[in-house]
Amino acid sequence: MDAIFKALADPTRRKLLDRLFRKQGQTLTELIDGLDMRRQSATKHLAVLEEAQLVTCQWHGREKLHYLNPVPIAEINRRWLDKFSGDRAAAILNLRDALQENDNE
Amino acid sequence: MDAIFKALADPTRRKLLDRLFRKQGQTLTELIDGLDMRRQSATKHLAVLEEAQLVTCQWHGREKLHYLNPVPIAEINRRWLDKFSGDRAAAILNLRDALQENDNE
DNA sequence: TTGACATGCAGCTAAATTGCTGCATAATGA
DNA sequence: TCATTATGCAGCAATTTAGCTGCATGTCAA
Repeated sequence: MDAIFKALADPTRRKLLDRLFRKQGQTLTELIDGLDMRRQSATKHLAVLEEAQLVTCQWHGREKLHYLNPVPIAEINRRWLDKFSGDRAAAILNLRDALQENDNE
Repeated sequence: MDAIFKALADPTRRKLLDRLFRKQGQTLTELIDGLDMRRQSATKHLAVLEEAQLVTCQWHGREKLHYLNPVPIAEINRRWLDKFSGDRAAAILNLRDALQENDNE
């Protein structure tokens, strides 16, 4: 549990998750393409995400393919959102979207 | 956004959220009752949670009452869970619950 | 008014974290 | 075989963070 939140605490790791969310099964070099960061840094970040089981990996020859695992994310909701407050929060977010106030990050 | 994840990264802050989830509207001294921590530390933690808007406060005389705000939590799901993977993850978690494997934290 | 209580604010130290450089390993393809 | 490519591992400097102590502020109640 602690590993999940620690992993999500860093903006670079969240950006890597965003990239995996858009396209699964990317290699390390593919993931950092266009990012202002050395390969070795990303390796450390991906190791953190992997340990938290937010990212699952699969070797193909010398290539390591990365996949986003949705389960840990789903666990977060269940901890602090009961059905009623969860529905209310979702409604608020839908309203916010409708008002175009989607200024993320 | 960054503030939310940074706030959730610390186990002490998550414990404070757990306590607020169980009982809303607690004061500072009520919140730290039974915890092995000085009052001043908890003040800093609550300030972090407050800045991330995970906790909302309300003054009543000299007492500061704390409330859990579910909206930022709901935002996390929307970022990395599309409808299909979210449903699948929820199903996995329900299955896990049914198998009694709820060893949190 | 005055003592007790709830809380805030400043500053210190120890520990953790980030991103880097440098080098090693292993697989692919000409 | 051998150069190239994909990745891992070790270690370093700078920054951030957690929890503490000490003191200040403001409210309540006798």
